[in-house]
Amino acid sequence: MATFHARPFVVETSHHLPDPCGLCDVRPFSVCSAIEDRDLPRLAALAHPFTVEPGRAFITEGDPADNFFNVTSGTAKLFKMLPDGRRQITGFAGMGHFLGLAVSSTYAFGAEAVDTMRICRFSRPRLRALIEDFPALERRLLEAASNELVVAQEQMLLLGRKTARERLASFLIARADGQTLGPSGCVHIARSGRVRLPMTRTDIADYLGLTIETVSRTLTRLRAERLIEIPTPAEIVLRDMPALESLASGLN
Amino acid sequence: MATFHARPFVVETSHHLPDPCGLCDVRPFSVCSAIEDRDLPRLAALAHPFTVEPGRAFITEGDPADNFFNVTSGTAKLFKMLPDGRRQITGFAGMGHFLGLAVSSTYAFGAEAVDTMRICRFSRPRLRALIEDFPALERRLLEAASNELVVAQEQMLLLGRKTARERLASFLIARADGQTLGPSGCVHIARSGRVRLPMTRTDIADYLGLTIETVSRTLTRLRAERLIEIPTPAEIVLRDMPALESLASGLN
DNA sequence: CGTTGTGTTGATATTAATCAACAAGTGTGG
DNA sequence: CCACACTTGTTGATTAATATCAACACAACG
Repeated sequence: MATFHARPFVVETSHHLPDPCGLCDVRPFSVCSAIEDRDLPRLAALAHPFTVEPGRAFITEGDPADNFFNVTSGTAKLFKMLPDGRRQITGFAGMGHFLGLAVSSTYAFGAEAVDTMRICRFSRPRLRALIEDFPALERRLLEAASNELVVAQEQMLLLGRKTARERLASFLIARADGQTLGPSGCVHIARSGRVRLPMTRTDIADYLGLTIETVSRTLTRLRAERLIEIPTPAEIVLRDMPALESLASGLN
Repeated sequence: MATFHARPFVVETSHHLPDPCGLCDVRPFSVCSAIEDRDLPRLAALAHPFTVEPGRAFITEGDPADNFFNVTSGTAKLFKMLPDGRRQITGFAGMGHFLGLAVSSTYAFGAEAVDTMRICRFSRPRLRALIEDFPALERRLLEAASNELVVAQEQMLLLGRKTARERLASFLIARADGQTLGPSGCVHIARSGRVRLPMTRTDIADYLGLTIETVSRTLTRLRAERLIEIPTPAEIVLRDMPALESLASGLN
């Protein structure tokens, strides 16, 4: 069971905390208990929450990077494009995820909602002042960025060295682990044998560096071998977790 | 000319500053002018500088992550392995690069010196205190991590979607730009037409997700097409930069 | 002067991409 | 309610890119 955090912790949500924004479904920042409840209204005043419908883009690669974002619900796909249309999805950003941190005048990637999302927007120029005001934030951001880096390196291993079967197995297990790039510090949500896939086959292919045909065929083959079941295209049951894990880690 | 930083800046070295450690060749931290010169001795006391010979590993994937590191000279390769020996080099770390930041009990990658290196080692348990003492450090680390993330995403695009030719062209241009993962905040070193390759073909292959044979053949072909010259295996001259750039960006 | 490590080149195999057809589901309008 | 288009996913046949297997060239080194 892969776990890459020393001290797993859970991001607090409005499920058990008062909504600080009054507009936003969850805390605008996933800072664990680093920010005191009494500070939340002040923070919330700086957050500009908004909704994004499925399929709608909210960050365009190459546009001026004026804002940074915190996902409060739903899932986004992050991607980079080549001029001829080839696309690489670099990750899926879920609740608690930060976007647009890099010191750069333009966004290095695009972002599009997979399902309905709630997002808090913050002014990049004011980010510095925001951090001065909430020192705990900087620590949180550093942790998030460091952990994302680990995930990115794992994905490089997948893209550079794993076979199609291994990629799909890795993908399914990561989804089962809730490691979909949810709150970056938040890992080890109980593993489930049932994986929901809100994204299309095209998205999965662009994430794994494959074609949709190869994704489809590989899933079919994994089903034939009784490693998974596919009740609906958007839902997959992991039947033989040990086999999938050894596949994902490059054995066999 | 690709540049992804809003405000390029240069890491200061002992070339024009006194050696703070007395042991270490350059400032133990690449913090620009964030840390005052008078604070350097205090910082240097916490740095444990050491030398690593070429080919020697100084971080082992999976080992307890007790230290974090700052490269002061030389180049390291960072990599992840699969049990059967497949290897993915996730990056090359040069002067100013930070290693081992992620909140995790074990290192998620291995690191090995490409050429002779000088490295400062810092105790991870004391990192928190160190940051309290040098608040500028946290900002610097966040910037470095954010920018590395951008580089990592670019590499995912390369590994997932580019052809062998495009990968080599991207690699050569990045090296020419000095974007080899030197000081993460430090980009835009003057581009040279002459690229030094301190690493072996095996390293290049493992970095680009190819085999050594494909790397060799592709370089030979680029030479036949007059895009590059190969005076020695470790040195490549970029003859047709526009063509290489359009190749690297996925045109043609 | 052989040995070893590194890089190149050639012949062949294999994986995944491409091209193509079809099936299933969804929504629309008649 | 049912044609109809349209989207998404699956499956089959073939191709193309890269990996694999193998031989050889060359330099560094003992």
